[in-house]
Amino acid sequence: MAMTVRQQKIVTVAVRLLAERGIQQLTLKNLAAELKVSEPAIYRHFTGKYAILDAVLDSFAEIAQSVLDELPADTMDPLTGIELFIRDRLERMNANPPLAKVMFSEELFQDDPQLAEKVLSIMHSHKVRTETLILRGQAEGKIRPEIDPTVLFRLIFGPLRLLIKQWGLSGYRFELLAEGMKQWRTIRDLIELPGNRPE
Amino acid sequence: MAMTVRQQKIVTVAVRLLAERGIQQLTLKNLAAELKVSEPAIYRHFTGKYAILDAVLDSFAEIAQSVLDELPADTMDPLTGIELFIRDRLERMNANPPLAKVMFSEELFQDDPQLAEKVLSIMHSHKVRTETLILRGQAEGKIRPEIDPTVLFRLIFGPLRLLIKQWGLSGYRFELLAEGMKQWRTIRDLIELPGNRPE
Amino acid sequence: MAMTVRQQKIVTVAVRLLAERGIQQLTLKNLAAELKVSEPAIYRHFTGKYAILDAVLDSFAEIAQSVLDELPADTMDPLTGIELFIRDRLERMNANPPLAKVMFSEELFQDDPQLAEKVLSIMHSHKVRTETLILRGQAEGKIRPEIDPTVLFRLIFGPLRLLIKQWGLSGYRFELLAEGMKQWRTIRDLIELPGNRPE
Amino acid sequence: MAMTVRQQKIVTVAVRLLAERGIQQLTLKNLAAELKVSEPAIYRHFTGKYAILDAVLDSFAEIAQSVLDELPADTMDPLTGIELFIRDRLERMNANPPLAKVMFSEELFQDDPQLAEKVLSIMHSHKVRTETLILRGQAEGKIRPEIDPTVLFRLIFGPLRLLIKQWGLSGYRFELLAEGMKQWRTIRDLIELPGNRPE
DNA sequence: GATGAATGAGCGTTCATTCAT
DNA sequence: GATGAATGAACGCTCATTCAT
Repeated sequence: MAMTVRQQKIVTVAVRLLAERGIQQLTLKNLAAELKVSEPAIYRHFTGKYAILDAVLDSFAEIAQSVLDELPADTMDPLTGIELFIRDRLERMNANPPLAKVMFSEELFQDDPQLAEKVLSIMHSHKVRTETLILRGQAEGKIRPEIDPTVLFRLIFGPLRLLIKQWGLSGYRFELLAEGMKQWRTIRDLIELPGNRPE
Repeated sequence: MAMTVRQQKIVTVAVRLLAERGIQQLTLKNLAAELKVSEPAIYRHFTGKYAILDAVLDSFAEIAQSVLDELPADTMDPLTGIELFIRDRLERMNANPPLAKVMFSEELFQDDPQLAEKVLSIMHSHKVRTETLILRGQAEGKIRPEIDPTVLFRLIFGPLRLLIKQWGLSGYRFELLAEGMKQWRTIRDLIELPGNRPE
Repeated sequence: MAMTVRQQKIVTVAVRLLAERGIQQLTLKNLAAELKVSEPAIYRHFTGKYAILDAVLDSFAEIAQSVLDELPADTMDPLTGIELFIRDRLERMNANPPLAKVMFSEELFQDDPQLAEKVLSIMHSHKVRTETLILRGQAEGKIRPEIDPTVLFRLIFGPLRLLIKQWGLSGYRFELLAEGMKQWRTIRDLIELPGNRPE
Repeated sequence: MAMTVRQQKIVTVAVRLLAERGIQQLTLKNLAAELKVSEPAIYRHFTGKYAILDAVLDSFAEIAQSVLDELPADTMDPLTGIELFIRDRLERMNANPPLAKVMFSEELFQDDPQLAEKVLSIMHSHKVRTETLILRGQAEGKIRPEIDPTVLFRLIFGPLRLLIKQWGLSGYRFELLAEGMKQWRTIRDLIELPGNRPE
């Protein structure tokens, strides 16, 4: 769990390689070259390639959940909660662009059944947490109750994912944060219960 | 352009391998095993692995555009056009599930610059065509005009992509077509200009 | 022995491929492409690659010996005989430049023991015939008798081979025939018995 | 430039394979078998096959030039210089017979344009250096001035090359050094200016 | 005479990993 | 902590050759 500095460095480089050059180029050779050490040196810090990919996924999971964990989930306004989550997401991608190219590429880990399972569980846990917010929003009369929560989830996060992917494919050529928040406000306006925003 | 029967068979198997086992397992050896021929036999039909991947992308492009091409783009009701496109997409995925796992995995082709470029161009052409429909919908007073068309594009296709991805990751465990159309109707109701629906 | 037109054509192309692109590129695929037929078609005319190389060597042997065979070996002036032979050689190379790059590359056939043996026997027979002329020249008082005939052989044909090799490597950029005859005259003057040329 | 012991060993074996079994059998598999390692092991020491062939050529170049470099080119008697060069050449071949089969087989490297170019440049530099000696010999009245220096070059080195080739093809069955020096003396006597040898 | 399709053997190369130092 | 050297397995690909048509 608690990673050494060296391990974190390796994971960071691995994510960058994954993003910039694809899975096929995420080899120990390239990793070692980027880290300016020999290949066997990496085995000091990880038991093998699988362990590195596992740590990469852990870092994704951490990113995905850190905000949600810190929110006072039970009391905070659900729409504000979702907004904070989205903003946090965008800011993290903005600060570490390679993530944008990689984080939603669940297929990349398809090779190993255990890693694929982990990907699913991360996605699932993320979905559960945000759907809780959505459900509470509907219960509290803040989100249109007639929309299926599952659809709502995809309505909120589908465009976000697509936006981030486009940002990555575009070579980070537009302002992710501004565009992302504009898009969120548009969606929020559409799914918010009329009359919710009296203030 | 005009592929032989054997070539089409190879492409089909390649897509399936890509979907089921990932790019790393899309090897000539596995391809040959699936086709029940030796590896060199494949070189009679394609000049190499690159050519196979290229043909796979061509088949994606064809799928993505066939409906849009057949629509009488200028006269048809834009929302109906989008709906037809979405339905066609869902039906094709339903008929060929491996596609669902692969078609939006643009990263898979990142390894080769030419293929990556092709992926971008397919995405772009798809975006241009649907945005044309969106713009006309706004001009004709059928779609909310205050929403940025680019955001509208992501609002429509982001959830669709996410749905298809979930379907693939779930092992095709829900009714893609029903769920997809339900989702589309929800989105349509949100983006449609009030008063457009005379009923 | 008696080759069909098609067989001769194949041998000619084989020699050209050998000269222009080296042994490694003398493949049935390249051969077939040059001949504008499919690969199996070649098996109509030769039993395999070995047979083709064998025929190539036969064509070399034929070239090397044709003049010597036609000379009235016993009566003709030996130095004139050698000169005719050299001139014939130069003219043949001039007329079919690829030969220049290939004909003295005995190593090329090293791969197959039988072909290597054939190369040696061609060289040997050529050596025997010309040494006969040399010996008679010495016996008739026309060539310096104090020089070892074997050395004389290398003195005459070593420079010729080197000249032809340089011509090939230079891309045929000088006048082979003129340069070759000039060189021969120089050598002839050196090995001729003083007093032999009173006329 | 500075090769490791392992690299030199590989080059030596490569030359031997080249000589004994030809370019077609100079495969990594055979190389590895001779070295008693696995094939990938070789990649620790050379980046690939091209690099090995390149090193082989470098070793040829070194052999060809080492003597000429050490000679006090400007002051030494030209004929003695040529003789030293020839003797050195013969001794090196004698000490490392595979060289005899390979060193003049310029065609072997024809497959790769860069290597072919290197072969030419080695030949050229060798020619330039020896022709300098020849020209000085003519200027100093020690070599017949009426003979074209280019012809003289071929007159000296053509027989030498042919001798070495015959030695290799014969399976090293005669005394290369003795035969070579005898041949050189014969040639020297022919090209030396009468009166140069007062003894 | 010729072809399309196929094949076993072999090619140069890269992979993740191990081990002695 | 780190390295140089090595390895078995696998990669994409080309070879000469065969065979049914």
